[in-house]
Amino acid sequence: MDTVGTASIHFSAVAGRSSLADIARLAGVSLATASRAMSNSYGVAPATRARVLRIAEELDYVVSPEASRLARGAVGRVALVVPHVDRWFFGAVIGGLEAELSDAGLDVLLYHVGDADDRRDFFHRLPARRKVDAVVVVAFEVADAERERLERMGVLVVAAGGQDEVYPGVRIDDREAGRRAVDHLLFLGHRRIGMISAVDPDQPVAARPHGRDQAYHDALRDAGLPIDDELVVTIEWSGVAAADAMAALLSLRSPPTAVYCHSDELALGAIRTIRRAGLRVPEDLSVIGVDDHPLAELTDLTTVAQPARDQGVRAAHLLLARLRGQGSPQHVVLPTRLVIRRSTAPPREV
Amino acid sequence: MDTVGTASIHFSAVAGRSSLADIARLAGVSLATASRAMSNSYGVAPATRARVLRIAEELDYVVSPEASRLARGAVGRVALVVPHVDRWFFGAVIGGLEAELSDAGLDVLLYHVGDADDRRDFFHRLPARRKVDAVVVVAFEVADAERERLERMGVLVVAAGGQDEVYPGVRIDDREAGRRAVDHLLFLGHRRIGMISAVDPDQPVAARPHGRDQAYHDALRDAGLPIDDELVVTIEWSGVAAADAMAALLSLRSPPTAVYCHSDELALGAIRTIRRAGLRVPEDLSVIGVDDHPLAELTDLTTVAQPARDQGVRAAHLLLARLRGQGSPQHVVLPTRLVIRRSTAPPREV
DNA sequence: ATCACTTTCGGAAACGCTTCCGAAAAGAGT
DNA sequence: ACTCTTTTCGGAAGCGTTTCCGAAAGTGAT
Repeated sequence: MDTVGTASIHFSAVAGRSSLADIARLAGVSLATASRAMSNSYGVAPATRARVLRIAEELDYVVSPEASRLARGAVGRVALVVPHVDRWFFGAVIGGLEAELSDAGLDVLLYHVGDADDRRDFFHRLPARRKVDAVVVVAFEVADAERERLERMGVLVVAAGGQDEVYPGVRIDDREAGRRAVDHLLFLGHRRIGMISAVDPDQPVAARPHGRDQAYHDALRDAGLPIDDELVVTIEWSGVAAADAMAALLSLRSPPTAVYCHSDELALGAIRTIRRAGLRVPEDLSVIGVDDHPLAELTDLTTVAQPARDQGVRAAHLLLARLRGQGSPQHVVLPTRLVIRRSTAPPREV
Repeated sequence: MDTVGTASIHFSAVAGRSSLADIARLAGVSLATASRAMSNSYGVAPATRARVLRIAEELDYVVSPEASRLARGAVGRVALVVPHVDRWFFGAVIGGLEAELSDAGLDVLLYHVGDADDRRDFFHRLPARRKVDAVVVVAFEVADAERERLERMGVLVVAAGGQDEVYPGVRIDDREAGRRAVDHLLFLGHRRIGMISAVDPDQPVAARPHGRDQAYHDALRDAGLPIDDELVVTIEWSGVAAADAMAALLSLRSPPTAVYCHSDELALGAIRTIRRAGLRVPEDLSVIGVDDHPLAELTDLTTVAQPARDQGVRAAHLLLARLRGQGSPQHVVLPTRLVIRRSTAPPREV
């Protein structure tokens, strides 16, 4: 092999143009052995393996994933199904997932399902994409029909974020998170607390009462406070909607002295209208969010933090464990934590 | 539900368990014909096609992408290479890309390359993932070695966002964007303008002067103003770093009356320290960002908006066109736009 | 030397599809 | 009725791997 490598590199202008058969031939071994050498499997002499590997390297050879998967029976891909990609929380979860999964050598397919049409489309066409080893639904719930569809495909399903109860997965306790927020307000002495509650219009499954809503009711009840329906306004998940909601709250005969928002984004919207109304946060009105969005730190927003990226990585671990047939916990719920900054304070008139 | 389809459904518990051969047999046609029917190709009688399709539907059959691609020679996947997934801009670009690409029937592979290690890893292993039809690099520049690697693989490369000049792609004119920002400050009457400039430490290619930096110099020069090095502070891309930078700016003997930040996130960080110092925005100090992050609207931040998602969709279009062998523009640069909100105002002492 | 293993390796059969090529069938034109 | 086309379809050869199975060669003990 007189300097084979270099010569052959010129020969194959495009990497990956050669096949295992070429490698085998050049290495003077059979196809079977070449395959074994490439895949690190047992039963090939170290010297032989080295030779094959070297030739492969020189030729810039890489196994064809199609052929490999075809022969082996499909492994190595997982689909991420996400309702949003451009919101911090989802991005962070995806980030965590991607890191672990691709570390494990899996390919990560991304599917964005926004509205109902997307959903139908995804669940209809997923089989056509079959041979994903698993799908992870990030922060959304799958409807029964969809669930059945997944079932039929026989793929592993894992949930990351969100409040899905039926698939194994990792999440936070929304009720606990909400509770921390409202309790903080209560602790400061607030007695008239508003809530800006958000629902995702594209996630029709939200029939089940949201944990962050329940938390509000629980907390007020436990504090022996009446709950005034005027004080809670439900909107779509958007900061500007929250700004409007806040306006409504401010126009009440007896406005709240504090508002609990389902997310930081909402809280920021609320703060905008408060400030525009000439009031000050937290002196005149306290605002608390949930999430600990990176910008919460920059805007001095008090919030209850949830580990976003971590939900992704933990979900990946769980997925990996199950893929390997190892046992793994059914649900892992990650802790939340109150982060006090400068958007909450005791009410004025105490 | 005890009708037609159900019988066969019970038969194949797991969708996708049957092969084209089964379908062909059941439909009483050859494998070849079945294949043609499934792939909508020309040359099969409508009745035959319908029959095949019906059987396939009943059996929940879907073609195996591996086998299909193997036989046909790999098509249908594109890799997205992103330096961040959890920042708004990147998420938005990815969103746009995903939407168009998956509409076009392509699978979208996601690769996060954070630090230098990731990069090396990605470019080293990409060939192992070969048979992506294209890779789109979102908002980052590829080094020469990497470029050569891509070259060798013979895949189409497209850039989305970022300032890459060598690959076809879509972006904004950073210099123009920055110029709009600084000019706005100038227009308001500011003469002492600070800049908080950010670099991404993980993107070592940033040797080339950044457009948003140049804009600052250009604008000041054109306005006949001296440029005072004290007034520009360069940091890593992070809001809290920007907060610190702002602190430095405030402690100057002669602090700026306005600061231009390379991004909204930075601007928010700057605003935090201004407020904590007991100063008011925009009364005491004007702040302007770049991006039009969704939260900029909520925080009343003046900024110059760039279309984020759109860069993704346009890049996808460009990619698609090239994949189809159609000509397409080499570079498309999208417009930016000044969005005046409430973080900028004329300087106090004018 | 012989025997019983253990390693190392090659042949060949899948894996599930696409597609070239040619044959049979069905229309068209005269 | 008889060619000449056009349509529809089947046979079969790949596509590039993996892996089962058995053969050959090497190892150590007897």
